[in-house]
Amino acid sequence: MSSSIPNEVSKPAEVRRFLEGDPRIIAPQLLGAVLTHHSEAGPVSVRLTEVEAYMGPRDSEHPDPGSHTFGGPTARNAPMFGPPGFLYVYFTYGMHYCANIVCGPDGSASALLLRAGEIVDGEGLAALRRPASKAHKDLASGPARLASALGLTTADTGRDALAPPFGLWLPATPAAAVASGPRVGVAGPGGSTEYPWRFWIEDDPTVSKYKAARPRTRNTAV
DNA sequence: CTCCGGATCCTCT
DNA sequence: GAGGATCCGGAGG
Repeated sequence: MSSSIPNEVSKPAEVRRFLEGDPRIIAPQLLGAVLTHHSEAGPVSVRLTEVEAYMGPRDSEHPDPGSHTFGGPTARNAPMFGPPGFLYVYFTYGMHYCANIVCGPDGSASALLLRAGEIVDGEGLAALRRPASKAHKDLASGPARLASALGLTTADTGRDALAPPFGLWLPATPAAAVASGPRVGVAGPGGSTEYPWRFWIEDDPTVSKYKAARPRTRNTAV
């Protein structure tokens, strides 16, 4: 359909202030926002339909055992300890990238994982980056799919999502119906109903399917 | 439709 | 060394 129209509330300074909020609180208002990456190959824009909040070790009322920052700062998670509005992109499973937008005050080490969205611009380029995708709704229906469609890699971690070649526009009107539940693929207590910090637009076809964390079948020699 | 295994390598202990 | 905020294709119901 149509993307959100940039307006006063979408100026970078105001978006940054919005992102200073607790990710669990602002997540429902971020749904429907449009994130753009204008790479050398061209622009791709995605309307966010599903996100997950990950809290820092200090700022939440109780620590978040599912967060990459649970064990404190490392080289990888450094962007999460910085100011809001920047990207935290990590590499996982030996082949996939996943992207977060850092949230909360500088140093709070919280973020929103971008789990799914609908491609609203640059669909041709997104489809080239997602050759396995057979339907429009599947182009960014998963965190690694979304990162792939936008062309995001660890080269982009720590970069400002609110400045070129990126851009983030908040929705002119909030999503009509937002649901929440346990986070996907998180092992241990962090994936339990104690942490219902996954948020999605109800009945949106691009939202990914829920999957509990699955113990990995190890292949190592005895 | 659901279930399951394999791919593949960076990161932290 | 071990395992992961995943995806995809194939097998089976």
